[in-house]
Amino acid sequence: MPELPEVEVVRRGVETWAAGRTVLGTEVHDPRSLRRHAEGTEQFISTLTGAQLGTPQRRGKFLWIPLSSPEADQRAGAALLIHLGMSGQVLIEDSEAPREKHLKITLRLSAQEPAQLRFVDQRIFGGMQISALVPAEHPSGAVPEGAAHIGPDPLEPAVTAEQLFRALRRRRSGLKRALLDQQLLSGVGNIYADEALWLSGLHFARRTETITRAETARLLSAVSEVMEAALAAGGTSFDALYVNVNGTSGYFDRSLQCYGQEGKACDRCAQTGAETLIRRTPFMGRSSFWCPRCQPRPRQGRW
DNA sequence: AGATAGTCCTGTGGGC
DNA sequence: TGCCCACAGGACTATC
Repeated sequence: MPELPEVEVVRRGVETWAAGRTVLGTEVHDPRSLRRHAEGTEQFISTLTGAQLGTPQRRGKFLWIPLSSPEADQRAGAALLIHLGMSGQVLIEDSEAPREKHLKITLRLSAQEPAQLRFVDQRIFGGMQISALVPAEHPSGAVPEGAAHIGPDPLEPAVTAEQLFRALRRRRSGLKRALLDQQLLSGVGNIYADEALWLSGLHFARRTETITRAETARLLSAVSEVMEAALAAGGTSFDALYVNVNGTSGYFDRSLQCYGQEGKACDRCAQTGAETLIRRTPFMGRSSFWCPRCQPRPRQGRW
């Protein structure tokens, strides 16, 4: 399940391999991957073909490639917006590479091999769309309309603990629910939410309106830390990740302390001589993993 | 406003 | 062995 670090690894790969190249041709093998592109398949193809790819950008789990054209025309100020969903992959491959079973979209790129940017997506929760760029507070100065509704992500300098603190206090909800809400802070999915809550010693059901400044600062640091760690683990050899960036490879799993660790001893407790087992609790139609000692369940009144 | 349920998909795996 | 069905989950929408 690609979350922010996985998407950033893909972004870096696309920057290395595809930025500056021209789209010579576009093939849509399955229009369901264009579900969010309202103008239809033909318009997608005609807009993309002939455009030059700029430096890829990212906010949260959304990735986009600004498009430009030598003759300034209607393509100016637009971007190819990509979301990997559950199972999306972006592959840069030689033209003769065997066709993937779930290949959805192919961009033929100028100049040299590897000359294809392929979008592969087994479950089709992800997709591509062409989206107008609108000015926004983002390191690049703009975000695509299709991603304008989500909040900044923890790796953007604009995010501060004070800002997050005020947003959480305004809310009347559970802490993990708020963390998964992409409009508040983007890029956090189920895996890194659990990791960050564990690292900061906060329970997933903690009421947001009772959170303190210190706890918020701890939480935000923890979110950044687990994401930077995953990025460091996966970002060093992203060539290999091109083969499989969908998260099922387990590439990022090595560093997980809490998520998926049900029944295993909590590392932090072990260091203090205690033996506590990580628990799994059904939550929001999925699972939450937590340590009952590090992340005590809030008492009545703190929920 | 917050919570819940339904929708989009397909491969996996448990149950029988 | 093989069939069926529940399940998984990110983002979005509809509804309470």
